[in-house]
Amino acid sequence: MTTSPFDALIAATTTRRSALPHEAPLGGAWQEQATVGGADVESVVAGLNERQREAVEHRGTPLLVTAGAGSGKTRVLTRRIAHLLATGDARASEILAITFTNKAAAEMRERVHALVGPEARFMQVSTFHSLCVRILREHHEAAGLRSTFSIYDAADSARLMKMVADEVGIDTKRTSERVLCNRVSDLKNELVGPAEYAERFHRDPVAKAVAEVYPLYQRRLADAHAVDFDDLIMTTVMLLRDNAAVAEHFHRRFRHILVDEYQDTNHAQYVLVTQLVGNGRDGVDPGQLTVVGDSDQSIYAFRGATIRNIEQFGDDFPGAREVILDQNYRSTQNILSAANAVIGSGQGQRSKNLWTDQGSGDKIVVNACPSDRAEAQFVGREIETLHKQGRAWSDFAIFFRTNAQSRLLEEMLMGAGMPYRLIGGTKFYERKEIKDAIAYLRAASNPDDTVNMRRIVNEPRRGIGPRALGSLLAHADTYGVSFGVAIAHVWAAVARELGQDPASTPGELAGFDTAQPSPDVVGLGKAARANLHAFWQILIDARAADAAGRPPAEILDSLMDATGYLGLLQASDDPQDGVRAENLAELHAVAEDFAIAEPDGRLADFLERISLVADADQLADVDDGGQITLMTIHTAKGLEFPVVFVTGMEDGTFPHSRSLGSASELDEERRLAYVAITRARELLYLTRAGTRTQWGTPMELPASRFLDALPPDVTDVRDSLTPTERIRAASPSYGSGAWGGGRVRSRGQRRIDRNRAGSSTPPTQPKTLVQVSRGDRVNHDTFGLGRVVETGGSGASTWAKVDFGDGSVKRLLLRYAPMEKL
DNA sequence: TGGGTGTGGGTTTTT
DNA sequence: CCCACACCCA
Repeated sequence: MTTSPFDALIAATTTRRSALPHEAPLGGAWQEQATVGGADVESVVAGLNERQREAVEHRGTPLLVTAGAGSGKTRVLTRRIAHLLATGDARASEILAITFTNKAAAEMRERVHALVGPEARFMQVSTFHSLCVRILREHHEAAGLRSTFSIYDAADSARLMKMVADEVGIDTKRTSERVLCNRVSDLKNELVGPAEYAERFHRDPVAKAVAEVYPLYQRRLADAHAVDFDDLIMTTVMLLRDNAAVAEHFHRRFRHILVDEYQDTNHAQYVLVTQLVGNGRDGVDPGQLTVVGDSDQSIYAFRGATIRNIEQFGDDFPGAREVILDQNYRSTQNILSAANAVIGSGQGQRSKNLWTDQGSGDKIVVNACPSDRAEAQFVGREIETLHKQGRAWSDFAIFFRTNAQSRLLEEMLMGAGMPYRLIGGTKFYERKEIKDAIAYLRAASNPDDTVNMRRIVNEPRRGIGPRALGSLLAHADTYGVSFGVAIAHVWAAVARELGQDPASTPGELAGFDTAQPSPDVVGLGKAARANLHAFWQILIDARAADAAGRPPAEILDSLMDATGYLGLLQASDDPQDGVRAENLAELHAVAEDFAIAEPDGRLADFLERISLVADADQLADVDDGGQITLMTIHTAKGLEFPVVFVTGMEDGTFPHSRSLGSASELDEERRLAYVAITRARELLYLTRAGTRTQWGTPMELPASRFLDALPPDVTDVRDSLTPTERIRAASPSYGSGAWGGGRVRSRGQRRIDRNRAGSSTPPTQPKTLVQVSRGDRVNHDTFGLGRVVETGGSGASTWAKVDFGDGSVKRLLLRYAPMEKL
């Protein structure tokens, strides 16, 4: 019974095990056995510097490799694995390597394969999340899950959270489901369960709401046989904690555990790593742990990542050895000096000392452009010039802080006819038609998946409005069944009316025990009942096809056909719908690719695969025959390009406005800048725009503080000021009068009047505060609606006490408060 | 029930 | 600016 790829893998490695000649204990005596699977020990360490070699050859104690950007981190990891295999110190099946993206995992597998040959495929190389899915599917009973549990992405979670908030009467206008989801996510990353959180004392109204919503949210997930992203980790931790036999199984199985990007691990992931390594108390010696990371590249604190894990590694794993790699093989010295300076200007950062022996190279080009449009054009012109000088399109990368910035750049490239690819942005799997199609597959795979069932029950329209929905929900509530099973009950009742016997359909397909009589749903119209019957029959047919071993692509096709979803798109005159149909064809192609990669893969396996894809993974499957790459800095991490443009170097864009009020968040932005700079191999451009259009309104933004940190001798400043700034510098009194008084955006930035922007009399006031006085009504990004009860202070330290209801009165600095006057 | 219109809210970054 | 939702009408 090998249904999951994981099972298949285990079966394969077991066979392999007995076939291997050396059923030997680990140890140095096997060093002589120089070749296993095609690699010899010397070639594996060839070309490494002394420190890298040390990290590759180390044995026995836990190992921390502190690897600066471009210092050969991936090289060390892959060579270390190859070395373990080549020396016979480990078999491939005993190796577990954990990365953050599927792309990184694929790359690692590929590189090890190139070094050691086919044996590489017996290694387990996974992301944290896919590893956990596999563990949970393999041990779903011990984890209290059904084998076909659904995995909810952020959008699904938000939908469910909205239902839960509505149910307990929390106003999602005041506290959005997004905020609630984030708070719950934070708790899960800290391994704080709903019961534990509810016991705590909560003063803050948001925390109170979270305490109320969290248990019910978990309850609803369990009812739907679903887990969210954070549950994947937390549930696995609980499983390994509470189930010694399962834990021991993995201790025996994984003797070498290697973790990439360790600075990005959160608390839950850290605990998972310690659990996988083991403590020897179950009679299995702890596994050998290797972690690789760079605390200066920690850019996921907002997601719970903590550099504590890398900083305390020595305390967590006594006797650990640290190897520091700081020789850079990627960039010129000028680029490294810039990176060192930017990271060194931070508050909490240790000074950085990346170095290279490759020479200083070209200077870093810094340019201030009048507007975001002009900035895009500048980038375009530079690329064109360099391309004419012989650089390939694929040499170029353009980075930005937020996805919203990409549109203008795309327009420019498209207009100029330059080939490009955009990574991320409006993600494929977030498109409505794709989410709908996947919701159908999920609903077929898991009849109790309420979120997805509700999504599609009236999509395309089949006359199930709020009233019919209410009847179904009431039925589900009364009989303690899921929303899907309520529909199944309608299906059974209608079938009986038609003279058919529901019991002739097996319960696994119908979603409930058809041998038992089922209650009918009251309050539905005749048409609604007929439509629900047809709807459920379509899902039953899909389940039957899956059970019969039909490939996911075929199931997808029949669902899109039978529901009329595809037909409606094709019949529509809206050109948008044509694109949607094409996107569905694209999803079909994904499913076919899957069938080729996993011929025995069933629907649940396909869903598992597509639930865990990330933006960065797109990079792997694009055959780039020469395109400029556009992406956010976050997705650029781990990559390198000969020529890099970092755009939007403005305070408020990068660093992002939401980080300006907090030193720790500013430090994270600084590390992000460090990551951006260190992606460049030869040429680096840092550009900014004097005005940037946000939400359709041009905003004036000052130069990024990160530009100030650059050493003058490594930069080639084309323009340091925008034309507007130059005029202002020449006549200080110019335009200093009070201006405007409209809605002040949450950034302390000035809004520019549409009619005046670009005219000869632009506004110049650098910053205005929200003007509020007692009794004013305000809206705060986090706390919601409130009323000002007191004000005080002056200038930059003007504050207001605001009553947000729920008995919470907050004292806020107007300069930073993300708040507007109503 | 569905479709149309108006309003209000929202964007960091992602597995 | 764009989307989701609420409310209103047919």
